[in-house]
Amino acid sequence: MGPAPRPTYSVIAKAAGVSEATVSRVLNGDESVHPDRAKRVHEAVDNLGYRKNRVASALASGRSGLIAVVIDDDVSVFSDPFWGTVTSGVSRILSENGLHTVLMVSPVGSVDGGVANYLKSGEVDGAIFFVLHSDALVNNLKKSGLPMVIAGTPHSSLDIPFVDTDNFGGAYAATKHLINQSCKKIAIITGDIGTTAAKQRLDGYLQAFRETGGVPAKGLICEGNYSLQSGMDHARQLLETHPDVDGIFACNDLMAAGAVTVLQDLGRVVPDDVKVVGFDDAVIAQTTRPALTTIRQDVVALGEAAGSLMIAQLNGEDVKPIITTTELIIRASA
Amino acid sequence: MGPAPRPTYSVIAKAAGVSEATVSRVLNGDESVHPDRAKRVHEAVDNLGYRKNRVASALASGRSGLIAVVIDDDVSVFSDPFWGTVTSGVSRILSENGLHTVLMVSPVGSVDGGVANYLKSGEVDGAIFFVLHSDALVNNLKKSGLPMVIAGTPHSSLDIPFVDTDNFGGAYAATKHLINQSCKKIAIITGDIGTTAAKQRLDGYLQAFRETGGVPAKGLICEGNYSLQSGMDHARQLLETHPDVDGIFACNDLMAAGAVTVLQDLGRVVPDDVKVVGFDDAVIAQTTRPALTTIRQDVVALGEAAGSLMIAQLNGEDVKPIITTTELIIRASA
DNA sequence: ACTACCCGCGAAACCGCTTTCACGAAGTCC
DNA sequence: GGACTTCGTGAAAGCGGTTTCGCGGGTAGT
Repeated sequence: MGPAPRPTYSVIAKAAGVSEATVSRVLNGDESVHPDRAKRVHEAVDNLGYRKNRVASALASGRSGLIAVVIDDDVSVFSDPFWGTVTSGVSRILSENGLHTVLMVSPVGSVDGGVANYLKSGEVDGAIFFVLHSDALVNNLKKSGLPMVIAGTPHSSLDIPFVDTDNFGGAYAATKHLINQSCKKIAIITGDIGTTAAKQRLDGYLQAFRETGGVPAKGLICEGNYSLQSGMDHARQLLETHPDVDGIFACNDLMAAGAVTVLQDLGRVVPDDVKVVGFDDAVIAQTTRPALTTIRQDVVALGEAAGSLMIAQLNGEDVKPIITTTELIIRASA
Repeated sequence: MGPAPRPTYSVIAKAAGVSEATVSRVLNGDESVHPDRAKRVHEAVDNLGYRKNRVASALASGRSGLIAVVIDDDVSVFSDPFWGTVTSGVSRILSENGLHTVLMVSPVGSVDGGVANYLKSGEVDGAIFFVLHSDALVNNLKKSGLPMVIAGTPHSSLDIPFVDTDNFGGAYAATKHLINQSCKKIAIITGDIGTTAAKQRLDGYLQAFRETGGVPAKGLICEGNYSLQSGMDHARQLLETHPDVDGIFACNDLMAAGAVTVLQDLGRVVPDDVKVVGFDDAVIAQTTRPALTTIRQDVVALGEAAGSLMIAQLNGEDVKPIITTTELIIRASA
């Protein structure tokens, strides 16, 4: 009734008439075993329904086959579909390479919290970090020699491989689009400015703006935090301080949606009076009325890039940062 | 430069002047060690910065401290924030109990795919399943004796503990609310009817309907699939076949939002002409105009319930299914 | 024909921790 | 006071793989 006793190497070895060492070689793809004996081993494995005990294997070899995905839950961001999506991308790539994903959702603030402890405990072969506000932990872990990948651009220039969306380019394109639609007074509602992504998007906006020869009026730069509420608040405020604003670039779709509803509640017609561009191309971009013009980022690809960077690193290959491209999706709001 | 060599029991034992067995006892909270010696061990541990190798520990004890969270990705549902949220709930509870979450996002259709293999490999102490369309894998795994918890109601009556939202009650409340608002012709747009959650919500609707003494006209029951598109399609169709429909219960907010936009595009005023109620209380419920009246389910609580059920089970306690409550959130759409 | 290699393979050590077992000391019972 | 428990502890045997080492036989070089 209990768990059926699983066969071990010794059983397989006996059945195949070889030594345990040979079983190990065969099962690990060592080419140097004679094909006949390899075949006997494989047969024995199949017949007995053998499955390798990964824990024992991990202990002996020092490789666990586990990769940690660490998401900083300081801001309980995990309810954002972004994380789920990117994580599933990572997970898929890793499992295609025989690795498994250990998910850790926990505040990463401290350098010696539970997460840090776990990562140092040698149970994982590598870690992928979604860094938001601080590089401290990553930086600290670097000493340990643990292979790491950062999703998102690190704040300081650690020489750790990272993947990120082309935030700058996307924001530039968004702003440019507004300019091309002959908007004269273009505001930006930024994301949490403590994150590099938000900074980069702001930079993209500034760059596009600068190319027009002007400098954005101070009040046109609103520091949001990616939440629906902040989109609404800033839109309202914007309308007070700059009633003639005719373009808004919100740094994610959620804020854009918030801005649109406020604009409409206050009698503005989108896009006729004010044009709005979002960022992400989240589902909400399609359900908002008018549907949001936005910058699509390929989130799954981002996750996959993170996964493959990790794999390359484990294989000892040279790795370079990967920046995934964005795409302007034109809908009705701008 | 490489990873600093980590101390082992033998080092600690020597430093503390005790045997390795005693070190193990102390580190595993065995009460029977003399306090003085225990203290010496703890000091040695602190001084040397010792950290237990969990892999070795897992091999020797047969307990890995890992719990798999398996999400069926057949329908690439992971982009739905629901999954991220519930997973983070699970992860939090587990880590509070010294366990870690291994995330597996993969089609669970087959009984002997990679996931099944992994779960049988003994590397995890338990598994939490998000079952959607089939119980096959879970059912198969039951024989192995692996502790399991199902999130969502299983199709067949396996005697495996599960947690679920009160889908029936929520749907009942939603429909009842429409009835109380004196809607006469109330339609439902169901979720993917291959899932138990969708069935239960339909049942709740039917029950409320039945209590009015009537039976819903056939055309009022529309089989959707939780997607925005299906909400739009069914709303459009509904307006054709039943122009006098005055209430719609959509089984999630996404479909509700789709329905609302279509209704408006076709000249209906929500809620004056048609009232709409959604389910989930997702972010989109707040951004849709009018904001959606909906059924809130506490997704984090659901995840935490799943986690605690697993822990109880590992502790050998008796476990009963947990049904988390829902709440009617009244906004503008009904 | 003789030494020098190379190749395939088994014996055995080892990875770091857990747990059983047995032993000596100390306490209990009549 | 002798026999019986109880208690704290260390020695040692695993857990189930991986990997080093060296051996015997076949091939190559001279």
